[in-house]
Amino acid sequence: MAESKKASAVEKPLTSVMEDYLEAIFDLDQEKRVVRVKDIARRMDVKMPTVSSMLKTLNDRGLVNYEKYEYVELTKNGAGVGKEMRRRHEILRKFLTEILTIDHDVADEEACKMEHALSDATLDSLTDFMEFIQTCPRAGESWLSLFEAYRQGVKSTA
Amino acid sequence: MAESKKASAVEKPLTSVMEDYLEAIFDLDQEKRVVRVKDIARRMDVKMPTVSSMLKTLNDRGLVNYEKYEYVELTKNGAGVGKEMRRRHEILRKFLTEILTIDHDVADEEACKMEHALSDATLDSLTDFMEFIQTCPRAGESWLSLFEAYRQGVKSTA
DNA sequence: GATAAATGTTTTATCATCCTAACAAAAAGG
DNA sequence: CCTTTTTGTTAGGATGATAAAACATTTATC
Repeated sequence: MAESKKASAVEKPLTSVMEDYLEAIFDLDQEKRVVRVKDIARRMDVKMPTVSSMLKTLNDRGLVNYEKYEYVELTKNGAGVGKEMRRRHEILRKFLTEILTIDHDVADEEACKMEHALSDATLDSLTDFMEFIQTCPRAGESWLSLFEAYRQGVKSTA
Repeated sequence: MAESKKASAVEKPLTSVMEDYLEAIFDLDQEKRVVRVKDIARRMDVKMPTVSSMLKTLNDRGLVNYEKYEYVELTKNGAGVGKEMRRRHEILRKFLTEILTIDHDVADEEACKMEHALSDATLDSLTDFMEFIQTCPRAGESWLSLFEAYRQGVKSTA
């Protein structure tokens, strides 16, 4: 009978969708005075009833403080998750746009999916990697433009 | 009025889970003489009834040919999807293990999730990127060992 | 402050994925 | 062959995420 987490019951892991909601709420919180169901619905591209029921879930899980018809507030815990997802999102978006030169909107979508998939170790390594690339130009020339040139070559000789 | 179904009825996109099953079946097909429900269950880490019902779904979608109690066979279509997922998986696994030096098992898990998330454009760019890195050593020294050295520095001075 | 508009909730349903339990067929092995 | 073991299916249910329709509350506007 192992697995004694805190003092609480089992503590199921968050789903990716829950993480997305927390990230969305975290962002909205920084953008607007107050966060409303409607805003979350628009951001998440779902209908309001979906948000309503998710807020109930997140409330039960201690990730938001929400009483019906009131504004939405993240708990410390929920804000932590939201912020971490935001951080991950940024790292991935940056890799996709700055290194792989993927279109911004596409990068955003893909970062949004990948942010749930990658371990801390992978994120850390990716972070170091980008830093390395951007601080180690090769012989005067920017490393990234060498890659661009290489890609041109690949494409035209394919 | 009703959605004629046979010849082209909107063609809903596959779910990630379906893609995973097709990839698993594709792999098993190359590893063994025949593919059985039990093998798929083990590979996917689900119970046999789950496989049974998924095979029904995939059969209806024209992705496998399956009659109960028989062996599982991919249709041309299904094999195409399976192979593509395999290809994507390999690209991502390679990036994670060879560039980011992530542990093989972790890389496998993460590749498995990312393979559904990334567009063709991103995969292509990533492919070119790895090729570039591995064919453009910097001034005699291998580029990757420079990155390794850089990481060591980052870690020790952090 | 009454009424209209906007916002939010409840109820009910769907879909996808998975499970357990009970049953059924096929294969193995005397 | 007949019996046991292995493999597979069916039935029925759980869960998580979603939506449409109907209803409720809050806010804005006259």
